Amino acid sequence: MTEPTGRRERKKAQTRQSLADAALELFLDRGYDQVGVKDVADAADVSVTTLFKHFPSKEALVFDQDDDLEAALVAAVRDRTPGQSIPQALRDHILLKQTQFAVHTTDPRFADFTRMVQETPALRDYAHRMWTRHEAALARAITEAVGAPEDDISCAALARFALEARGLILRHAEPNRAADEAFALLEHGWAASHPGG
Amino acid sequence: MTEPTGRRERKKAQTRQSLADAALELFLDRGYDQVGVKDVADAADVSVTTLFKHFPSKEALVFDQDDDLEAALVAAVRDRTPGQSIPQALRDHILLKQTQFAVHTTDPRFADFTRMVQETPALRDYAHRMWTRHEAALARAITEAVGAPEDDISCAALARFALEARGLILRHAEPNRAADEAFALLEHGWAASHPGG
DNA sequence: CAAAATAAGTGCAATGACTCAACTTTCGAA
DNA sequence: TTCGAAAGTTGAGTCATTGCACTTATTTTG
Repeated sequence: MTEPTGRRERKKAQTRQSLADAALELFLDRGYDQVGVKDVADAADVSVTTLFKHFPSKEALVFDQDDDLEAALVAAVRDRTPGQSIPQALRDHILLKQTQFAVHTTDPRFADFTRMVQETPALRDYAHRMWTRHEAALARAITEAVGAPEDDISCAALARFALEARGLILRHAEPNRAADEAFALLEHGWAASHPGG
Repeated sequence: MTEPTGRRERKKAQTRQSLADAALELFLDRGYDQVGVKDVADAADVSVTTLFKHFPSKEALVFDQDDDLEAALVAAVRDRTPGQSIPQALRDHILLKQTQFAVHTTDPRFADFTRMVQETPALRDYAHRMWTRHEAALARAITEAVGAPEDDISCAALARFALEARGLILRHAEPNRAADEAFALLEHGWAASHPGG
């Protein structure tokens, strides 16, 4: 058990990668709704059943694991530079991660990819679900950072609003400005109820 | 053409109602995912094809038309009592409409209904989509009320956050307190950037 | 009023995402 | 080297949703 790299796991990862690659290729080419799951499976030369052993849904073919996303979010609050407010820390973190959320960041057709996600309802919703999945964890991180009771509502509200702000930022031409204005609202509101934070 | 009440339209409305009733009954009884569209159609004694002529999807069987929802939201901002802030007006409106959003408000099993919606992902998502569908209209109403440019970001942010606050309010035991705290955040943040509003 | 347009409703077949139940192949570990 | 678990396959099946051709009832109109 030195390294978890048996031939088996390598082949599995390879199959998975083939599927993701084939899917991205086809989706960008013909459009998400114009490509069937069977097309993807055929292109990757596996059966449809195998495809669903690797990805839980058609939408999941497009997005990568976000296992570390929650940890990063929590860390952004917990380990923020001293003196920085929680809304500020979240603003920075979201602006930073905004481009890293999608799978194939290295793909040259990244702009096409982003546009496709925003224009395809199924993908847009899925991305939103994946992103807001960690709202509870973020809320808990905030309550801990500020010493509030576990079920404090303003902390839960800040968590939700901060995550929802991402959608506003993504669709505006000037992400930085959008982030500034959206988070300024949260910043001031937060400062009013949490003078010490 | 005195009243728009021909026999045809009456029968149509009746069929629609039968479907909604049968669906609610079955869903509450067995659970949304344990009931097929065919079961609902059979219970209402119509064909599946007919069901989909009346409702665009299985989820839509559970929720009523929300044609006036957008208008009410816009009016809540436009016609708020003088001196009241926009966040306050939205807080009041959301607390008021919170119970009226679902179809069968008069049904005695209303609590069961709400719980079911919150516990069934498909329904939870659909309700959220229906509710946030008018975000753009709300944002426009806010920009107009405050005289900001059409694409003002803080107005768009307030619109989104206010609508998202509903989810927070719904899941807490004390809706009024939850609404107070969540909207206090928006209230202070909004006051900071819009002193005159 | 008769006939022609209109709309509700039906049955059936098909698509597309997803699941399930066997079965085969291929590694990895003892 | 043998044995079991994991990867993969095949094929049938479920479920929501749509399209098509058809019947039936109700309007509308000439």
